[in-house]
Amino acid sequence: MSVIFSKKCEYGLQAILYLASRNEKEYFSAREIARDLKIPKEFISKILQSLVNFGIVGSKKGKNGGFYLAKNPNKIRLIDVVEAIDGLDAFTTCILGFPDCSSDVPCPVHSEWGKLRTMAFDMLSSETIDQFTEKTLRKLNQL
Amino acid sequence: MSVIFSKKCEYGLQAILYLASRNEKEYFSAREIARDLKIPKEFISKILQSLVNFGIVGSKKGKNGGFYLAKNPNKIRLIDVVEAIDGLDAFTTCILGFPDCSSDVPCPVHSEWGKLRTMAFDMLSSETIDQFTEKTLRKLNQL
DNA sequence: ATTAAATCAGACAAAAATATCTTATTATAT
DNA sequence: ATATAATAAGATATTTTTGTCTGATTTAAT
Ligand code: SF4
Ligand code: SF4
Repeated sequence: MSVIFSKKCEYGLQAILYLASRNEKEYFSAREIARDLKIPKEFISKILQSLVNFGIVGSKKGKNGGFYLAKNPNKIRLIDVVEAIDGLDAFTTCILGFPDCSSDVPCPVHSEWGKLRTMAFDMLSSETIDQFTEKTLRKLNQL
Repeated sequence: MSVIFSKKCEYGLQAILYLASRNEKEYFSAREIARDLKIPKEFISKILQSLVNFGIVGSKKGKNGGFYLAKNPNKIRLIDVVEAIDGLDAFTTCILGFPDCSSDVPCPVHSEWGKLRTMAFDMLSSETIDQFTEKTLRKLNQL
């Protein structure tokens, strides 16, 4: 099976978009995030904790506590979440799995693939998560 | 870790490109393919066997036997190997892991991502493996 | 003060992907 | 004929990813 992002990363992105779009209150608990996104509570909990360590998400313990975005949504890019969870290897290593990826010793598909990969990186780097609120809310309603 | 293709698929693509570029004899054994590509022999052996079942590769048993391309290299596309090993799910399911991917209920990054994904699919579909022989040989020399 | 509800940390479990082993079968070279 | 070297098939093992559980700590409401 081909994958772009790990499940952890997918869920992390979903949760970040969730927090950015549902800004009607301050803290969202792992329980309600899990319920709304229909993903395992303990798992998203762990993922959010790691995003707290990366400074993207903040948290408040205790009753009525929960998670919130640690930065202004227009300062959080999709690539920041990807980097925190999956790292950026997918953008630097060879798509064909050859070692020592570089333009000097390119893999056979170098010239074609390189462009696409750069475009993907640029897309994830330019889009900030505040731009997705409307579409995220629509998707949430439909889950 | 982000991944585009599974290890199986990467190795499968490498092996196919290997067979297409090294056409000086008829059969290449799993042993020498594994040696040259520096990947586990038993693993590439299994992968090649599955490609035999998909009709992309042919095989000959017994002493001096081995594997060969079952079709003309200019009829084998990269996407054929990907489809055989990983399937095409990566090109139809949501990059953010939301269920029910479609233009009707798009995921938040739909419009940006869709274009890239289509370009990737088109690239893998248009390139046939005979176009990579020179670059593959160069890469092999450098492993 | 007590209770309830939350994050946090770390151990644990299950599933999937990756890799290896074992045996059988086939074909060639000698 | 026999030995050798190859694919084939299926079981097994290892590693990574995904998911769960337990207990500790924190905070707020009652
Ligand atoms: S196309 Fe070039 S840069 Fe991209 S993976 Fe292959 S060698 Fe690396
Ligand atoms: S961008 Fe659209 S087509 Fe692509 S994964 Fe998201 S919903 Fe599906």
